[in-house]
Amino acid sequence: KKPMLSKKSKYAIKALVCIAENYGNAAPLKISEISEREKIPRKFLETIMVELRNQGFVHSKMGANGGYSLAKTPDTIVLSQIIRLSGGPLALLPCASLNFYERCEECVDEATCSLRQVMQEVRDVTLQILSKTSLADLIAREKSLIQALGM
Amino acid sequence: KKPMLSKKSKYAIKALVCIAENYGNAAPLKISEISEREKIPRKFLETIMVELRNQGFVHSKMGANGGYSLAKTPDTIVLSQIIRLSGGPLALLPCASLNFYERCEECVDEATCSLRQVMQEVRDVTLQILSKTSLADLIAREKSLIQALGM
DNA sequence: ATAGTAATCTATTAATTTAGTAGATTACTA
DNA sequence: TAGTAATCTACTAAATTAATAGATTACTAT
Repeated sequence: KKPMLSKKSKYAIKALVCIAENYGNAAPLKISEISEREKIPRKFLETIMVELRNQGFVHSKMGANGGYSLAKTPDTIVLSQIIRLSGGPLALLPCASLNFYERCEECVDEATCSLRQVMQEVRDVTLQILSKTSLADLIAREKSLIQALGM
Repeated sequence: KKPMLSKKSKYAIKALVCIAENYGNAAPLKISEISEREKIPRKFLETIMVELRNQGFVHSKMGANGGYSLAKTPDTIVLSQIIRLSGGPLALLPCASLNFYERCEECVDEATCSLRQVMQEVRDVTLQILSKTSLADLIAREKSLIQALGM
């Protein structure tokens, strides 16, 4: 049905992986290039890229031979960062979120809410995985998957 | 901002905990009782309860002295079940979901998608926690939290 | 300098999902 | 048989997400 990660977050990750793959190249990567490769709606991607730039993930260059390039090394950009900054909380409930915390209006006493406790555990393990996985990791894994399948 | 777990799922869990706390009592629990205790909008809760009944979580009884009672023992109803049946996928992406699987239209080759692999790992650890936590566990934890805080 | 290219800005719109409501009806108990 | 409590059918509202349109600005190569 409805995924827990928005398309925006997913597109942001995919776009950044693309740009990370281009890391080291002199020429930056164009939006049109990314849009085609990842089948992301062009105009939508534009708005996402602007945000990624404002958040310091990428540098942009206008005009001919312009495009986007990674602002940091691929091993320093991790999934939890991208997801959070593209608007998604990782916790299942706001009351269990570190960065998007919000009190449950109806909760009588948050400190003794066992559901919250469980959701915090879930958040912790989720965060552990997503904050240790960098763009570089994703690219490396992709390669090893291709190898493993003999392609 | 927007929690990953819908209010519906959250309300369903809270309502079931209420009913589980009443487990063993002869008299079933009324919707009005649950609605007040957990501050869940009455009419909304009604629709949720009907689903929970259809899914076999609770038994209902109409008329005076009617209400809801748990259909199974509190230790056999786990969070992952409740969340799934109240419509929520647990995976961050549909392509990483066991019960709500959906292929990414844009993905060239799912088998070599490293993002999917990571999301599957997240799903696994999430599921591990949520499928070992039962209503009985939630109630027990609540008690021990209250004790620990000296209330 | 200027034509073409590519990002940017401002503003809207469309689609989907989630949350919640209204009112009549049926089943049960005292 | 009156009162209670769940049920059914059918909406409506609000919020979020996804996406689009069109004009503008910055840069490069010729």
